[in-house]
Amino acid sequence: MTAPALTKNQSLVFDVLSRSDAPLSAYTILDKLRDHGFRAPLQVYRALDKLLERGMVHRLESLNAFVACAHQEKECCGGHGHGTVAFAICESCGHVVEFHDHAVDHRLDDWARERKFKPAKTTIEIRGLCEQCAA
Amino acid sequence: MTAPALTKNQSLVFDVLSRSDAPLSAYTILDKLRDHGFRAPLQVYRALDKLLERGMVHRLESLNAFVACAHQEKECCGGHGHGTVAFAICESCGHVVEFHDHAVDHRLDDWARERKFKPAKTTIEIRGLCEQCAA
DNA sequence: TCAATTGCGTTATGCTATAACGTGTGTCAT
DNA sequence: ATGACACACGTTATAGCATAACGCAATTGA
Repeated sequence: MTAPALTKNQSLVFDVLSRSDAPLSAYTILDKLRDHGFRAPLQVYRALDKLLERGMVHRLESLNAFVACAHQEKECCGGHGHGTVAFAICESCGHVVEFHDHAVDHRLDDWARERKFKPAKTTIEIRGLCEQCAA
Repeated sequence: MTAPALTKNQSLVFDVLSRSDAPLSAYTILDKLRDHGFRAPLQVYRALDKLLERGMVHRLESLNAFVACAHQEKECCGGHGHGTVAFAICESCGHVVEFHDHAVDHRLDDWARERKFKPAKTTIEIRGLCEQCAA
């Protein structure tokens, strides 16, 4: 059950996100890929959908933007696609730190179980100022 | 330092949200208030901004929608505007449950303190199926 | 009185995301 | 082989979310 190789468009989008040190909107990605033949938002959104499915990319709901997953394929919690991811987003420099916290995950799982709520996807985003920018 | 009374537009928007049992987008609110003289999105967004400032309304980042705060002015954690709020959102029926969890808050606070990150606003949203809809 | 602040209304615009159509390609059971 | 299917792709158009920029009116306070 090895995942199929990325298509050309998926690779291009993933590369752009990987090289960026801040989240990018779909339209910013589009602009960066015009030289590679991208003409329409859908080309970006379709690639993003697949990358999100694989857990190779995350969506930041509070920014309507996307980042490459900070972890490698086989790392930590089983690699891409497992566990809840949390983000600390600096509102000054735009830098994003991705992290996992099992205690938080457990706590939210417990809350859900008690209420028989079936979680599909959990979003945790802390917006604020990073150490550099808070100084 | 009592907060000033709500203006007419702010009251109208808050009432619409209070009466709804699911989150509403700004444009849906606009439609519901056309009979009261609302003509443009900005009238809604400006009212929402003030209501968000007061903590009387919350924004659901993963839905681009808004809900009235589930708690009363002087309740629990100091009432509106204190502590981090979390949401469980049913993707089937649209119902939203607002809750606070101090353990989660602490854990995220600790994470931030260790990294000298200064949180401004934290978003926690669990999307899934409520007990009714999961059956 | 004058300046500053705040809310309001309007028009226009920009950003984010998806619908709906058709094309080409590969797989695979028949 | 052939037909059915799944999937990626490209294009045009449209829907949905949010703000910029202008001007007016009312309020406050030095």
